[in-house]
Amino acid sequence: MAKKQKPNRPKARLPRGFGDRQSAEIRATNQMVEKIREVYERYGFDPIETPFLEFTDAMGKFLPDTDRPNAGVFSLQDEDDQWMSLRYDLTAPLARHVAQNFNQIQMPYRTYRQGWVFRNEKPGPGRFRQFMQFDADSVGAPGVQADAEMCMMMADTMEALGIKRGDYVIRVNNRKVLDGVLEAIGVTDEAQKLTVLRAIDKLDKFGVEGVKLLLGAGREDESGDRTEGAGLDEGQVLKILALLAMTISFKSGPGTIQTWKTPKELGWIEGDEEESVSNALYQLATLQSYCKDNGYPSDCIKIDFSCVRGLEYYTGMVYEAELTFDVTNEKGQKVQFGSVGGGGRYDGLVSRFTGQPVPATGFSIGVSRLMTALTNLGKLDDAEMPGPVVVCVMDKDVESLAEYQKMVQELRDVGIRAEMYQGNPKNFGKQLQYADKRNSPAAIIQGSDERARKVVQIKDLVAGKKAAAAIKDNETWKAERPGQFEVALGEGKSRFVKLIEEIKKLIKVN
RNA sequence: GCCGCCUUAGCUCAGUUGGUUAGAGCGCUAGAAUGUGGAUCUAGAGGUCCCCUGUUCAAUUCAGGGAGGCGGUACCA
Repeated sequence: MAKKQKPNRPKARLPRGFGDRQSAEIRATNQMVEKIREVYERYGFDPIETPFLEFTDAMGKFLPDTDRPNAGVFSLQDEDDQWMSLRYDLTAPLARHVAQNFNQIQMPYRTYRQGWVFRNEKPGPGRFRQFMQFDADSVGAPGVQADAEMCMMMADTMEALGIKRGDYVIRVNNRKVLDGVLEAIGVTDEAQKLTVLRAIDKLDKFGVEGVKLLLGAGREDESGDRTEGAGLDEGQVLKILALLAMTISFKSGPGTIQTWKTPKELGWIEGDEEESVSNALYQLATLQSYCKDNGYPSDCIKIDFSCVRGLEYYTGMVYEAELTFDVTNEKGQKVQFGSVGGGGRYDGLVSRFTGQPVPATGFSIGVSRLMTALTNLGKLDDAEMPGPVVVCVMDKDVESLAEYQKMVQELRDVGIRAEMYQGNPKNFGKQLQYADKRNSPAAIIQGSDERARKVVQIKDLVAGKKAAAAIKDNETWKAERPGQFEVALGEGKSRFVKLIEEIKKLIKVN
């Protein structure tokens, strides 16, 4: 006999990097988002929203040589053959929005936005192909105060989310410092410069030794994969490492940089340094001064020359929020987690559209990634929400069912989650089992006996569970009915008043 | 993209030096117990052993290829 042919059904599965979200996760996300929103609102930012799809060229992913601009973004073609892409961040759409509404917008334009973004790339720990970001930006704000404000707001946000000071650090840098120093030590080739910057960015990940290898000959990872280095000579490598070890700070007001030595003072160059380098240093020092004076010490908002960030569009200040404790996954493995948020100054982004220079600064919190970290750490409030009060179905005649439904509605009217059992009511035990699994605080029982006596049984499921812990045999268990008590009903319209009172009391206690 | 590890029941995982009927725990369903959650006992359902090709009398097991998962690394707006 031939094998029974199974119908060719589609496999229930998801594309990698995407995931369904359970109610506990959604509630936790909503809580996080609400906390972030409160901080941004308090700083005087207003919400705006842009759509998921943008024209690909508006987002800066225009790749004329490829058929599909799919490198890193999800793209599709409209009926008129124009390429559109799912947004890969919230900054590029904001720039588009500002350019498009330039004349109506009051600068400085302080806005925030939250939502899903999409990246067509390999997912990793805490990295998804659909994830949530929460951004804040000041457009038309040229001063270093705007950058300082961003850093302070980032710190406030971390703390609002329950991450204590010391468990995170905001690292700040000015890209022009690195640019100037690289120039001074003779790294002028653009490609090599990029490799060097990427190597520097890896300091927190691989440590000094790792960066040394990446700046020089190259590095092998633990799986044996090799990364080509920047090919600098030993003198250049040492100079960069010296830079990374430096700190700058103020002692007494703007103007005095204490421990920073310029390339010239270090003897790396003959003439005067680029003005841009000293400007950049001055900005950093000013930022740190602002932050310090407002209660954010230099180990909280920290100048760090190894902070590089996106190479393409940041034009000056860059900042990054990082967790300082280890993150492990559900298997207990320690995981390379990376930053949970970052941003910087992008003075060129709006002028892509308008031709007019528009200074802007902003940052983005990786909500999804931060949530993964907090979940793995058990710092997230993922306690199951209490289920609904379940009104059990004992009698199936129309009149009784209407009475059960009435109880449910009255509970709902006073704001208590409640439902009538909607499964097969044949087996009564199933109904209580259902209530138990839904994490219900209580079940309400009214059979013909209770009906005749004008009472209901309330079963306090939480107290019952506790009381029952000692009971071993089922006979006693059934006889004692742990957690259960009787309530007399009144008459007429207000007959459920007492019942509702009792349920309220019970929910409060549990 | 590159490198490593992994894939057997709904879940976590055993196992087969290539052999007839592939197991456990948990979960699920039913019963003991038709008006009482848990614990207990009994029974039951549930498998393309990731897929394809090859070697073989015989492949879940071996070989080659592919897919998916996890981790590392590269890239990252």
